[in-house]
Formats: sequence, structure tokens, C-alpha cells
Amino acid sequence: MGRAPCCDKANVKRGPWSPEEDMVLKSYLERYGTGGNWIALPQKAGLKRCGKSCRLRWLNYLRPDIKHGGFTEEEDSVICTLYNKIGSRWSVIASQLPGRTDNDVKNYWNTKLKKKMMAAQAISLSTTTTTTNINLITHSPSPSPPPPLVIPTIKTESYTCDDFFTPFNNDTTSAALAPTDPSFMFGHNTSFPMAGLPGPPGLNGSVHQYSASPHDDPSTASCSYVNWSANGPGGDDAFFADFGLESPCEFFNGCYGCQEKIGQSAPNQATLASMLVSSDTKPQITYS
DNA sequence: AAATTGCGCAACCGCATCATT
DNA sequence: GAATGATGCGGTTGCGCAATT
Repeated sequence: MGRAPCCDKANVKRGPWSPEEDMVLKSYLERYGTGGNWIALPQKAGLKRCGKSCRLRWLNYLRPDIKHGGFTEEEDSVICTLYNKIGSRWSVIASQLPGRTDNDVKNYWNTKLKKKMMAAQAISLSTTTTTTNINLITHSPSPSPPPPLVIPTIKTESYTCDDFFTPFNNDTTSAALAPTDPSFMFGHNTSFPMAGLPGPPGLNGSVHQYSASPHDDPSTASCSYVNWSANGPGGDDAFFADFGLESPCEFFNGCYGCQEKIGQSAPNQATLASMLVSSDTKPQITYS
């Protein structure tokens, strides 16, 4: 038995969205949200569109945090690095680029970056065998034996204060426990410039800002790194594992994307500091 | 100036996965 | 565990526009 179509294709509009349709969809979503059902949304909003089409339009174009325009060199590097590691998992790659959508990244790769990287590969093969900063494309046909793969190990994630507080601000049940003013940090505006603390072995990076929710009782505080980056193998799991933590979510409940952890206990500032200090390596993480 | 070509990007399609019953 | 429905995702298409012939 075949699947039923998600909508009546004969009675839905297709093709480019008009500004009026955009306005209707945007204002509806800003007012009511998805209601947990994209399929029913267009009818409720008064749009003659397929629910999937509405979802795509919102995610790829109408969302307020979408970044349009050219990609930076840094974004190029992230895309190439991740493509070499995980292939065409565009949603994963896009998740590392704030404001970028998987469709954007996919289009950019297919139209520009792939050619750019192939050209770089051709140059590197014709000039030297000791490549240093060029990402080689492993998915394209290559002569045997294959050239050495050079994968930069830069791992960067950036969360803004607004991102950090998004799960709180969108969740009325936890809003009472969380601030709406990002400047209101743990310990009443105490940020976390803890210079001289040891960092995880083998990683170089920086935590630009540390913040936590402003509970007076630190034993129930939740906290999160904001705008941290780590250069080295592993990425975020390794980053935190080397602090002796299983993962960011285990302790840093309340961090962006970890809403399900809200409500668990978290280490207070002193405990966290002692965990960091107890590492026997010299400082490799700088806090600024 | 008209026709053709190439490019960029929005949108669609169909399959995979997840959630619910 | 099976059936069903909703969502997420990657591949692909097709339109509009600019560059080229």
C-alpha cells in the first residue's frame, strides 16, 4: 500500500511565494507558532499551500535569524572540513554555521565551493605533495594512490546570549527560573574570565564568555558556555570530556539545544573551577 | 538587439526516520 | 510489533537573471 500524499496537490498553490503569502505565514507563525502540526497550518493560516512547503519557506527564508549573503572564509573552512569528515550531511554542517540553512550550504557547495576546492586540489597536486592548508575532496575521483588527506581540526561553535536564553524564553514553565536580560549572569553579573585555568590536553581554544542563570543558590544553578571554540581533535564532546565531563549536557544543563536537561542539578561555580584546576596540564584554554 | 548559455537559488520530490496509536 | 501519519533531510529541478555570443 502506497503512502497517502501529505496534501491535495490539485488544490495547493506551487511555485514561488508571493510577498503576501510570506507575510501571512510569518505573522501567523509569530503569533501562534506551528502548533506542532505543519500539515494543518496552511489551512489555519488561510494559505493554499502544502504544509511541507510552508515549513520549508519558514526554515529557509522567513525565519528571523537567517543570514543571507556571501559566505566567509571561515565558513568555507568549516564546510570543507565537515564535508571531508561526514560527507553531504548538510543539516549537520549547517548547524555549525549560525544563521545558515542546510539548503543554503548545499547550494553554496554545489555551485561554488566544490569547484573552488577542486581547483585548489588540482593546484596542490600539480605543485607539491606536502599540502598544508588545503582541504582535499575525498568524494571526487582521484588517481591512485590517493593523495594525503589534510583535515583542519578547527572546531568552532558560537552561541550568542540570545541563543542561550532562547529555550528559557520560549518555555513559559521555566521562564520564572531564567532571566530575560542576558546581562544578568550567575552571581549577579559575574562572568567567567578565569585566567590561568588549565585546559583540556591536546586542545587549543578559547571560551569567550561564560554565563549562568542567576539563581542565588549556586547549587541549583544552571550554566552554559557562550561563544566558546576549541581547536583540536574531537569537537565539543572531547572538549568537555577532557575536563572530566561526559558531555556538555551532563553538567551544563540549560545550554542551548539541551532543553531536556533543564531541571537537573549543575555544578556551582566553585565546583566547576576546581574541576578545571584539577587538570594536570598547563593552561591551553584562555578565557577572555 | 536578439538569442544563447551559464549560474544562483528557491522550491519540490521522494525516501528515511520518528512518534503515536 | 504493525500500521499510520508527521517531520526531516538530501537530491534534483526549474525559473529568473546576468553574461556572452
